[in-house]
Amino acid sequence: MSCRPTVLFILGPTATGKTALALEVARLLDGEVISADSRQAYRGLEVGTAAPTPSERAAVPHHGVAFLQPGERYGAGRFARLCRGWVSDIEARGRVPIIAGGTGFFVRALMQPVFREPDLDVERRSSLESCLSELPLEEVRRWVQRLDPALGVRLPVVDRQRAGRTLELALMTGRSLTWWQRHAPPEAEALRGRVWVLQLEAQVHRARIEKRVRVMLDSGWVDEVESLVSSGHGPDSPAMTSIGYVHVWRFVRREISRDEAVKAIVGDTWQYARRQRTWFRHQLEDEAFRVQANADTKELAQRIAADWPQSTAPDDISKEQRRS
RNA sequence: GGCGUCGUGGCCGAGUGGCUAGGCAGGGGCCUGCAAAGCCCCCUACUCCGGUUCGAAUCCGGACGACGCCU
Repeated sequence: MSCRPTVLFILGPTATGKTALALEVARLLDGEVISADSRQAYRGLEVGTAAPTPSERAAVPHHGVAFLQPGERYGAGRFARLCRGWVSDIEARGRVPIIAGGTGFFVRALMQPVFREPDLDVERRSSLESCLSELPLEEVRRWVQRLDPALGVRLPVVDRQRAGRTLELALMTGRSLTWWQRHAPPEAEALRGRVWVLQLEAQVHRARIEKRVRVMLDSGWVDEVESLVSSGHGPDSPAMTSIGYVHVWRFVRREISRDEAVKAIVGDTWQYARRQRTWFRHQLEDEAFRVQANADTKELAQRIAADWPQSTAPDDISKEQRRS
């Protein structure tokens, strides 16, 4: 309807302070927070994924946090669909949707939507997946060539995961991935917004990660892992494939020391953070405001809030909007 | 002081006359619904000095260093 941004994005790699910042901005703008994070979505992983705490969630409404059973499938598509719903609900309440998270790919699904994937039979899908995982890579390459020649040319190397997607779609829908990409319309309109990306100098970032890992271990991560394991979550569940969980479990079983666990977790987290740093460096097409994350959170929040178009509107108008 | 063993890239670690092992860490990058995932690229080293050889990280001698044992 208007050209003002509809949502506020607060993005950036892990441990740059998105959660705290989003919370603060939400307070200032009377907003609600949507988490664009593939792991904070799971119930029972709150400590190890540094999800907003219950008291933070009580202070400001949050969406997309701790609402999935560990074991459920969560992907960019599902996130995007849910997220659009949350956004329109929040707007209907006259409040500001603040999307905060580090899963860049999820955010892209919002900003550059893709064709709507047809419903694929879950059983067939998983049997196809296990079948593919046994195939030699050369064989996989040959299948890709045959079922989606155009893609075969586009992909410099065939990796199992992407090839799997290609073959899955081709075999189950009768159309190649390339066909879907070229001919099927995007499933939704692109979500526009003001984009803020938090950045941190590498050394500072690393130190922050290390500190946070220790804090998480002191704040109940061990209990969290124990209860996940005791409720039957194996090493393959999304719960246990999240960064750090396996190391914490090894620490619990006294296979490694606490220091070794910290070291391993910090290492894994850093690997992840590096990929995110690269992603946010190049993959965001919209013009994004890049800010140093080591500034004071309140100040930063004020700056972000002040930039929000709505906040420049006279007070009585925004109040009126809220009432109607 | 004597004898022995050993000295390989930031770390670990194979090689034993010609053919850039590999792993980890580090860095750069890719990304069209598995993304805390998956994948690609870079980092071309042999303690030093002589010698043998067409050619030495690899063989010989010496120096230095480390470790071990002996005195």
